[in-house]
Amino acid sequence: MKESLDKAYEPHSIEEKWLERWLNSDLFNPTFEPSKKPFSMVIPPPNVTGSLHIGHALNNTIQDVLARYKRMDGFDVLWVPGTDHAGIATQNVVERELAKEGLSRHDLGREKFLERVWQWKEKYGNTIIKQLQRLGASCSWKYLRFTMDEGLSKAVREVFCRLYEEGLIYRGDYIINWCPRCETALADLEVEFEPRQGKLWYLVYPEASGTGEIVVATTRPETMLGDTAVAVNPEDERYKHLIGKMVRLPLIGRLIPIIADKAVDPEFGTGAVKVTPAHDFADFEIAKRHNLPFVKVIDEKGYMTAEAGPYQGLDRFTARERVVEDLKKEGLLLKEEDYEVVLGHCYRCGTVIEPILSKQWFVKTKPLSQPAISAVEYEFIKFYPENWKNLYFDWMRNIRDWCISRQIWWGHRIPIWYCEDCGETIASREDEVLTCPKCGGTRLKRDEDVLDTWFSSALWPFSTMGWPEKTELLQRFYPTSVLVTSFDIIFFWVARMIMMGIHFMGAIPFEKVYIHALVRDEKGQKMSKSKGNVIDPLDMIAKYGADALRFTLIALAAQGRDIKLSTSRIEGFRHFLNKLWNASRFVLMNLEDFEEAHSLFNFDTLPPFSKWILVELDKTVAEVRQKLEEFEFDQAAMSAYHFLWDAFCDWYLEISKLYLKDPRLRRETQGVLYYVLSEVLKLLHPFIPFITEELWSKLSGNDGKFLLSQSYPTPKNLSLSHDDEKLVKTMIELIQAIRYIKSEYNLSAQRDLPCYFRSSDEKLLEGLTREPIHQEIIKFLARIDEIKFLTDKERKKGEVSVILANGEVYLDLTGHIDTIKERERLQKEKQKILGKLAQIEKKLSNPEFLTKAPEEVVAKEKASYVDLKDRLAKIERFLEEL
RNA sequence: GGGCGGAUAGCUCAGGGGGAGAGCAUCGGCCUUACAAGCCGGGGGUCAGAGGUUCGAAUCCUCUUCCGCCCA
Repeated sequence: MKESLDKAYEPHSIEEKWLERWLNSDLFNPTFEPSKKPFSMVIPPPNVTGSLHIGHALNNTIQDVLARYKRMDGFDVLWVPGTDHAGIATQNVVERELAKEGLSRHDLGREKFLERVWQWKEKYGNTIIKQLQRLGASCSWKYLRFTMDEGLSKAVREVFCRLYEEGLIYRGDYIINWCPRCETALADLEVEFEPRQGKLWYLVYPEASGTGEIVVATTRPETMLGDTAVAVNPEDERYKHLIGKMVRLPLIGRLIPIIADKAVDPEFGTGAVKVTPAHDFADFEIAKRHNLPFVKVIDEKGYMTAEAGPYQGLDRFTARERVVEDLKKEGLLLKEEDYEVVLGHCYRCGTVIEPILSKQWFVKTKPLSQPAISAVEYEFIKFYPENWKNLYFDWMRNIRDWCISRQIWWGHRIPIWYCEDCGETIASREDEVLTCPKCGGTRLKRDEDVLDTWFSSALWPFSTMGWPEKTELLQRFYPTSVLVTSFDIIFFWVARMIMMGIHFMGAIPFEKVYIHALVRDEKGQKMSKSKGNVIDPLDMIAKYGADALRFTLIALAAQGRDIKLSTSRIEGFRHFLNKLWNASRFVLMNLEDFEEAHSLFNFDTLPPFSKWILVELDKTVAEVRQKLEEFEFDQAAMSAYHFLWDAFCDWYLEISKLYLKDPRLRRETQGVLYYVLSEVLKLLHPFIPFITEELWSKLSGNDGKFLLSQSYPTPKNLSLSHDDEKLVKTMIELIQAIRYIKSEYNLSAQRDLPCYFRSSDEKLLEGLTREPIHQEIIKFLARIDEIKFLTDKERKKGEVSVILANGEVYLDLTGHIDTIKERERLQKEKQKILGKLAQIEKKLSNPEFLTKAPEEVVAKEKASYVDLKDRLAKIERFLEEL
């Protein structure tokens, strides 16, 4: 009935075959069966420009483990896949493509440019989806979404308009982060700060009265052209007399006041600072407090404006050099010193950010953040590992208004129109507004800007399910069960989804947030193209198969620690897959005459090792389930790994070779092998879906039912009787002891060594000798010809002995024994025992230990004391008799 | 400057009050008909340092050193 397997595991054809079958099966999509409980996730949408990197691989493998586990465990699973339009990133990609043709987006104009982006998206946008599928991601592909889809765009407009109507969106002139290369505003979060070596210049500003001067320190001298004040700390005794006086701005000649503001740090530089409200965040705040004018000297492309007078048209860095030079000429540069400055860079292109005063749209975040904080405080949303919630709280409690307008073309256009007749601002859910509702005018102009990409991502958990319509999906699957993501987007994404979810759905977007590790290279460095240390998951899949990559990532995904990945780790775990393959091969080879009957076996009448492996399996099933529920993925994977390799392969498969030869045991042993392998395949399926599906198809005789749709194993609470447990443990210990002696004496291949096991436990001996197969097992696994069981035995010359828990094993090495070596071995053993005894004696002789320690601990120590004393006596006797 | 995390075998890391663990690497022996991508056996650690709490600390507390990351 069973098919045979190739000798070695070859992933590629297998993985491609099953991928196709799964995709055609519809098993990844939810069924809406009322009897099933819903389980849902939304994918963190990768950028549509993206290619699968190792971080995606980890993120989606974890989600896939959960999806497959829950599906097998009887849940109705929805896992929404999709991609993000990634405004700036995508626009940059297409602009680069245009640049190759010698064109800019302005040459094409807005409409034609957007057409190009859509074309690009149609052509390349599916790349990452295909790659996710190749990884084995069991997303509900029927519900594939894109943030710029019609439905999702409708959700964006609805959210914008409602927030606007509620007064939670406003437009105003504020200082914002500006990328002069991308020519757009950025949110605070989108700026990356890096320390750079810079300089601190000390500039002399003469008093208007001509009597004195004040010296200010700055890292950005070119902005002095836009200064509208000099500020000092009101408590600073050095400058108190100057407050209110005027100074003449060098090079420009403008008169500006000296003001007092407590934001000024007297320790910095000279304690006096120049105030450039249009180009510095702190200065902007000072200016608002003191009603200072705003003079913009740098434009949106990074060049000096007309306000910069003679410096107009220079780029901001050249202007800096010129200003410094000119000040020096005029004797107004007091000194310059080296200084480390922290510079903001655009997170998309790396250009140095320019703070610029500009008219932008903002979301008032405070009112939204309050309920979002409470939701986590009261544990409606739980973070795993828990400590990430501190980071969340920290940011949410200090949240600042969110600049959401971007001066690019690719994205959701802000649904605002301005009436050119009466000046009215109109927010509309419609595609086009033709007449002004206030004055009836028809000269309407739409706002040019688009929304921050994260604005639409923030709606992802409900926009993907069809909101604002009341859909079946929303009803059944919102809130989602788990969000799996990486810590670097807790602010960008997680926090904003919580705010939007609560505000618009009146319910949290997800119940649990699992924050996984960052994947680094083997030296612990962040992977980056420029460092050349990137491990490409697609290369790994090509080389080792998707299952090997998945299992490695999962096995290394311990909570709270980054993953240091190297190809050798993947190679190592591929060996595990080969082991599984060959174990299955063995089982299949031995099931040729086996027909799966109604009952595979009767547990109570099985031989001890068959019971044992079933109990071990049962424990493993319980542990894997528990660890999966706790998001301890590494431990879940390793638990199954050790069961398969250490218990099943190293012990049971070997022992089954003898059981199978025994006509009385053969049939039930086949049943046990079949059952255990089946359960292991189910257990491992969420981690390594391809190979398990393939093996299952062979094992189940190609009955066409997917492993994917089998039930996940449940623990049966099996246990071994005390006698069986003692028997199994003793046999294992016995076999290991014989192997050890033989190996120590380089006699591994020698079979004809007389061997004895002595024990005063008659019941144990009776158990061991009752069935001849027990002795066969010991002889086979320890590779000896004969073993005798005795209640009493004198030790003879030439015999070497090892003490076990319930007796001793003797091996007659006459002719091979090396007395000196044996003495060393026994001495070493004795030292170990003496060391442990000393520790225990110390405890037991401490009256406080006896009275204060828990009873069972004392009892345990006493028992080991007796045991160790016994072992010591035996060792000493062996040494004497040597 | 503020916060978080880490330091355990050669490497990568589990463990989190009661006899130091795993994987990989290493050393020795095996082609034993599932698997040499394997089997069997061994060696290897003052659990970063110093104090404290406790009958008992790798584990809890305090400080120190070093290494990451986040925020300002």
